[in-house]
Amino acid sequence: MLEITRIRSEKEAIIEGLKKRHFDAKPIIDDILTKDESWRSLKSNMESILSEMNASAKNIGLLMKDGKKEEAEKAKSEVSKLKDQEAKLKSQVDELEKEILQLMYLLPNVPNELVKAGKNELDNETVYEWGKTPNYNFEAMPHWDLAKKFDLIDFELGVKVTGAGFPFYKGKGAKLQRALITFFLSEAEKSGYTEYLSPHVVNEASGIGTGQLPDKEGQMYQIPIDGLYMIPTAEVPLTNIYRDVILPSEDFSIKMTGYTPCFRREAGSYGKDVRGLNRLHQFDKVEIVRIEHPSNTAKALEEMLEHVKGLLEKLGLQYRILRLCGGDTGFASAMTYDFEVYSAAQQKWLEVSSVSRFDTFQANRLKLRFKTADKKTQLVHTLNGSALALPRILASLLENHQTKDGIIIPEVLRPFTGFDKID
RNA sequence: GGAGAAAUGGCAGAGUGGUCGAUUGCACCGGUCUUGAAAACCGGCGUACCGCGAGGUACCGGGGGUUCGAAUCCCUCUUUCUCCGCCA
Repeated sequence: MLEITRIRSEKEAIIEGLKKRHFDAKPIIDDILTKDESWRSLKSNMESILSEMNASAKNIGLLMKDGKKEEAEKAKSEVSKLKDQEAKLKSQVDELEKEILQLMYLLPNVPNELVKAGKNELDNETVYEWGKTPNYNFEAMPHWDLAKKFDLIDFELGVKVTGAGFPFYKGKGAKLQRALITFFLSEAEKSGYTEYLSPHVVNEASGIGTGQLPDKEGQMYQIPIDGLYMIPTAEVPLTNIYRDVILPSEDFSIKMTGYTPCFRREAGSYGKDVRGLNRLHQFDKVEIVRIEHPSNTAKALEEMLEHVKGLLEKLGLQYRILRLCGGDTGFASAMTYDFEVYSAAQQKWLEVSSVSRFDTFQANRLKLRFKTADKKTQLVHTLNGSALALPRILASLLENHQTKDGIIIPEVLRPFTGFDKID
């Protein structure tokens, strides 16, 4: 959520910035500012009445003490009138507050200056490429065929037990999955991230804190009887650790990592894009989250990109990095880099990581702040990224490292898998 | 699941209807003293919103209520602790 003070003072810049998303913010912002103005004047009215009431109450107390009962009774009846006025004003103020908040929720984050204007994924910029496409001298199989051939993943069993998009991993498939998780966590630890094993369901306040709620609840699996939500990413529990926190000094840099399953309802996707592991309702992911001083955000983002690059290179997977255009950048993000791995067998790029800086957008909702040197409170910056999402990594690993007689496990994973080949 | 107790500022801990946004101690920050440090002493020390400012308003786990007035009384929810039951 953008800060109301910023909307007041940088109205034009925000409208301009949001044009890069093809988002017309002007009517919303105008509406907000009009409501904000009447909110302020009503509120100031209300508060002066409250002030009067407080003074009278105090006075009545003194009169009672002095035994001046009649005067006290008279004062009481006068206060009652104020009370009615106050109640009327309060309901108006509350109503306006609610309306303003609803409008604020509609405004996405303002894109960073590096972000290009654009409508959709076609306008994304490729900023980095690494690796070569494998040259198969045989008919390369897509991962769903490989998974079947080597009995690594059972999609039908998932359908039987749960539903589509909830696969079972079996045997070496399950082990490979577990090895990847451990590998990613140990790499994150080497880069200075503290590991957390978090709850996999969260309450409403947490959903609001990271922006899934109030309007994207349809993307999450819900447990209404307990008011809980299955997490769509570890970002939610990890970032919410710091909800309503004021860090005591400017000197901080919080680096967290965590493995969790991620649950996504993802309604409305069909066809070959969702084939196999390409899109699931439940998948595993290792996430990295950072909470930074605003002056350190650019550097932190750079470090996160380097970290993810390292992972993909160690796994020997050809990849490219895209800087998303305005229209393709997530609602809360100021700038996002997507990592895509090339799947030669499917002949397409698969998104395996998304690294974003949110600046104060999440911190504002989270009320996550720090104390400046001169004792002021200021919002922190948050960042996060996948490092990495498992299914498509598994898919490209199987596809890109397949040979005629089996799948070669990358060197770095062997200590974790305990085998070097699937055949 | 049943019975009881509790929730106050970074922590500890007062406060049961009227200058209480809240006594006090510790912690923390600034100052005096000191060659330096400690001790001692003095001062400061929550958050948010409105206002150019003076200042005002709200917040004592959350929400609601009673009252001229609520940290204090009532209802409700949540959480924690103790006991019983059940259980990995």
